[in-house]
Parts: sequence; C-alpha cells; structure tokens
Amino acid sequence: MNMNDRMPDLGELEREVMQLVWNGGEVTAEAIREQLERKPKESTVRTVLRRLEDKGYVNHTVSGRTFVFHAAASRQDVAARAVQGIVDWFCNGSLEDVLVGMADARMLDAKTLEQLAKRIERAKGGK
Amino acid sequence: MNMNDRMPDLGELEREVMQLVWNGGEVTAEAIREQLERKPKESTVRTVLRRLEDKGYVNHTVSGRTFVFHAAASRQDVAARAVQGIVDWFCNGSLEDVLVGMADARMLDAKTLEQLAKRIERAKGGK
DNA sequence: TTTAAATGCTACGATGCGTAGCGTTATGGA
DNA sequence: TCCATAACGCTACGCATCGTAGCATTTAAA
Repeated sequence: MNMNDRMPDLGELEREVMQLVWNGGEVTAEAIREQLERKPKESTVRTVLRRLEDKGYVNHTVSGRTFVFHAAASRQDVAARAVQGIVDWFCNGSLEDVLVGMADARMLDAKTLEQLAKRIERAKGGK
Repeated sequence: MNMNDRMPDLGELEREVMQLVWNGGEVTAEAIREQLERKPKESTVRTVLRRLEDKGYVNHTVSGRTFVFHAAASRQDVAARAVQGIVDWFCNGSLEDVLVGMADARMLDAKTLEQLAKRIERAKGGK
C-alpha cells in the first residue's frame, strides 16, 4: 500500500554503487571506490554497501578476509518493480495507461510496442 | 543526470494529496483535508499544497479569498516521466529492456502489448 | 607476536517531509 | 464603519534518510 515498498529507495550514491555492482558482477568495496568519481573514503563505500545489503539490493560472500558483493536482484528486476510501483500509485495499477501516456509524450510508439510484443512472444515460445 | 530530476520526489502524504487533486479537478485545501483519512490540521494541508506548488505539481487560482488548486501536469504525464526516469537510471534509457523485464516477471504479456499497440495506432490515426 | 589490511560500530550534519502553531490579512455581516 | 472570523504566510520542530567518515576491533601474514 505504500509506494516505498516497491520504489527503489536509493540515494544518489547508493544508485551509483548499484550500477557498479551490476556492471562488475563481483566487486569489492575497494574496487567500487576506485570507480567512483568523487573518491569517497573507503569506510563511506562500506557503509553504503552495508545499507544496500540491509535493503536487500546486494549480497556478499567472503573471499579470504575480503567481502565480495553481488547484486541480489537484476537491474531489470529492480527497474520492473519500480515501474510497477509507479503504475500502482499514479495510475491505479494500469500499466496500459502509463504506456499510453508515454506514447502520447512521444517516448514510445506503436511500432516499438509491436516489435516488443513479437520479441516477447518469441522469447516465450523459445522457452 | 540525476534520477531525482525526473522521479516524483513526493512523500506519502504529498502523493495522497496529488491523487485527490487529480481526482477532484479543482479543489480547495479544506476539500482535500476532508477527504484525508488522517485528518491533519488545515495548516498541514496548506503546507503540503504549497510544497507541491513549489515542486511544480500544482497551480492555484484565487476564488474570492480561497485558493483553488489544479494539477499542473496530468497523472499520466507524471507517471510517464517517472517511468522514463527509472528507465534512464537503471537501464541506460532502454524502455524495451524494462518492458521485457516486466514481461519476464509476468507483469505484462505479449497480448496486452499488441492490443496496446493497436490502440495507440488507432488513437494516432483518429487524431 | 607484531602489523597492516579489512571489517564493525557509531555518529554527525544536511535535507526532506509530516506536522502544526501563530501572526496577518481581508471579507462579509452588524 | 468596524469587528469577527475565515483564509493565508511564515516559521519551526522532530524524525528518517543519506553522504560522510572516524575509531575500535579482528585476523591473516610475516
């Protein structure tokens, strides 16, 4: 019933870190730190990672004495849930309404939708 | 570049109020207050409305000495922008990726997409 | 055992949001 | 005309989140 149950409740840095986790597959706090433009202290990165783990976005395994982080959910999955959350909140659960809105705003056209439908059909059939 | 530029940065109560504004078309602070389950003080409602106006979600006109609020953007428009924001941030701008993800998660099926495409085609043709 | 790398814990300041009080203004009735 | 009261403007407080980081603790390796 609360949008925040589904919306990604991530701050700016938290999202940046998630991108790196998704891109890297398996990453250490130090590896992430190196890729961040703002070069935060390592303890900052670890705090963010810990919070992401609390929120269920990442897992970690231990290699030697180093934590290796993995995404707990795929990027698409998180995005899909986020979209669903928006749809629920703003359009009474009608994804169609939202897509129509996006089509109106020229963010999406009928041709793309059709191709997409075919692609999904194929994917389903192939599976 | 920042997700928050497009994501609806609304709190729980703010979103509830927006729903009422969208539903009501033209509403006063008092009318909104009456419809809220938690019955906040009127000044609370006005503060929320003022913040929504600051954020560009609502406008107001003056009728007598009473403010009448209107949605500045349609519900669908806000939802569409929100979805676009998510897509940009999580999937490098590929709405297709997100929709495929939603299809995988059984939130959306190919049939719905096709019907939707036809509907959009018709809407475009009729216009 | 000593040391340095890696983690655990705690905290602080800024910001956002729900909440509301209080002062100000202006409109309608006496 | 004057006052009561409805409606608004402004300010603030408390809590949660997030970026940030320091300091203590642990443990693998020399």
